[in-house]
Amino acid sequence: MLTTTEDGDLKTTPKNLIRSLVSNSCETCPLRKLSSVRAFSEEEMSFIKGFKVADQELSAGTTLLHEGENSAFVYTVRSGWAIRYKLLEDGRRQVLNFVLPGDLIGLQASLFSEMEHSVETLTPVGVCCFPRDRFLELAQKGAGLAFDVIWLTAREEQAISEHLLSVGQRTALERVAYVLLYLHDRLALLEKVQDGAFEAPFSQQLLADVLGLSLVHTNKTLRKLVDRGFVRWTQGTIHLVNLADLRELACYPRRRPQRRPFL
Amino acid sequence: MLTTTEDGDLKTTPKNLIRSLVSNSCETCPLRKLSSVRAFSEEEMSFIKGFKVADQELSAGTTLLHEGENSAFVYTVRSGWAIRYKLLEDGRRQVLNFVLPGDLIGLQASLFSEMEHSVETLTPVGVCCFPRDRFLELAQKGAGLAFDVIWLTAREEQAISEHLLSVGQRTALERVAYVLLYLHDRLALLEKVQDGAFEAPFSQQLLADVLGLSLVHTNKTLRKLVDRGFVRWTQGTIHLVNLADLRELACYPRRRPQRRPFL
DNA sequence: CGGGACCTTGACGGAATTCAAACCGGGTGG
DNA sequence: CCACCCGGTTTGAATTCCGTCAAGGTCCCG
Repeated sequence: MLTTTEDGDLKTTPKNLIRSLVSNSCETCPLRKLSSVRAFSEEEMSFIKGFKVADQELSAGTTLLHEGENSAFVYTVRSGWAIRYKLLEDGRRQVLNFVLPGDLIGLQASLFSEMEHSVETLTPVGVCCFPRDRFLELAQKGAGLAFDVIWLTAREEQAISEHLLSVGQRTALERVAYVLLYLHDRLALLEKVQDGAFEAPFSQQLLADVLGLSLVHTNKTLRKLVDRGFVRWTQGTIHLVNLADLRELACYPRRRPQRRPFL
Repeated sequence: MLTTTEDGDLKTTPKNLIRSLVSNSCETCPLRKLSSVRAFSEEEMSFIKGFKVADQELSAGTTLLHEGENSAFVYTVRSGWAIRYKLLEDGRRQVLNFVLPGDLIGLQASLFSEMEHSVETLTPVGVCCFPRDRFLELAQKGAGLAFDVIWLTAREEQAISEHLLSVGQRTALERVAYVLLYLHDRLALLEKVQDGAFEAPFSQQLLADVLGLSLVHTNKTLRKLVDRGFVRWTQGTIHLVNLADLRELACYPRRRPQRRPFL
């Protein structure tokens, strides 16, 4: 349930301060250093640099893409946190997934007539903007980049599938444990986990909308995990103390990290 | 909850009678006639025909792809019903989506090291088999086919997202109404709906695993819809009597049908 | 100092699961 | 042919889980 701050309709993107700058060069992109990201060929690199029309820095709380609307751009996330979510007419909200650096967003608007979900930033977010009408060229420019898109989309589908399993079948306790582990594993690939601890720039209300639980019950369930000594959560930082037992509890075994296998 | 008929582990594909025949020519594929399927160029058609290594007819109840295992093939469904599902260790099962003619399955095994979900047939199913190790060529052979894969994957992600919204936020009554409408709309694109009625070759237990509800509660909720005169369900046929009110009830407005927009 | 956003806890009621039993066809084998 | 079983459906009753309501607490910011 989304607590609508203002009466009635949700805020329609007040176009928070958006600075456009086409400065950041792709070669020095910090994402390229990660072992979970494949290397580009020179040809691909130059294509991407020509394809990109802008870098943007979005402030926290910006609705970047809006359900039901279209978008002239496809975005790639450089830094920061966001969520993808869907709403029911009466305001009930389901968060589909967290958006983190390396993710591709807005593809739906390019493929279909409109977005079927919204994207909102949780922190300041840096994105790279690519014009949707030139998106076609990407596939013509070589199989590698087209496969990157297929790969990213398939991986996203996989993540959402696991969430669906979670919301549909896991108990509240399992669900909370699962989502913390999920974040842990994703952030670990981005090298943002230190000793089981990572930043968590979101409220329990948001977590409740991820889990399909009420805020109150999310809080109480979280408390159980804290009391049992599995988790510490203080000032925006989550610390998973006992990963192995937590995985056991969540029925969520360690996945092998997924890297682009070919090309 | 999956009622395991035999003790312990799930049946490991007893390789039900599988007849291989590379006879069916793609030009006469009944799917090509549908307005929701885009036309192939001659070049694409000949590539696909060379790419396909076999047609198979699977009997009902066959586990085509198994979670955790790999697959040498990517499949395209010509006819019949199947489901994609995930299991928790203790047997709880979440059905992710129905698989219907025109769907692509097994992509995950091609992109990642193994499948993250299983696929099981509900009826006899006809599939076309494509070798995964030649899958790369598809993208090199032109942007059109690569985009078809991206498109199919994105559409699947979208469907699962809507299910996640449903399981996470909708009440039991809304959920049942939603899934019936979802099937109705998908089957309508395949021209398999007549006057609000369509074949439904699955049990209520399976429906429960789709909805994330128990069998008992699924039954009782379904009964409410029947009693209210929205739905009739007899001998494997579902009849939606009052689509408009049902959509209202489910918070599930009519979506515009999604066809490949370009190429 | 007051307001607001977020977290926390208790009490209560309602929704969904579980347990249990009965029913209904279809198939099988005596 | 009938008895039996089996998978699926239906219904009732008891229990548990989770949501809602309500109130108090903390922290930060104006």
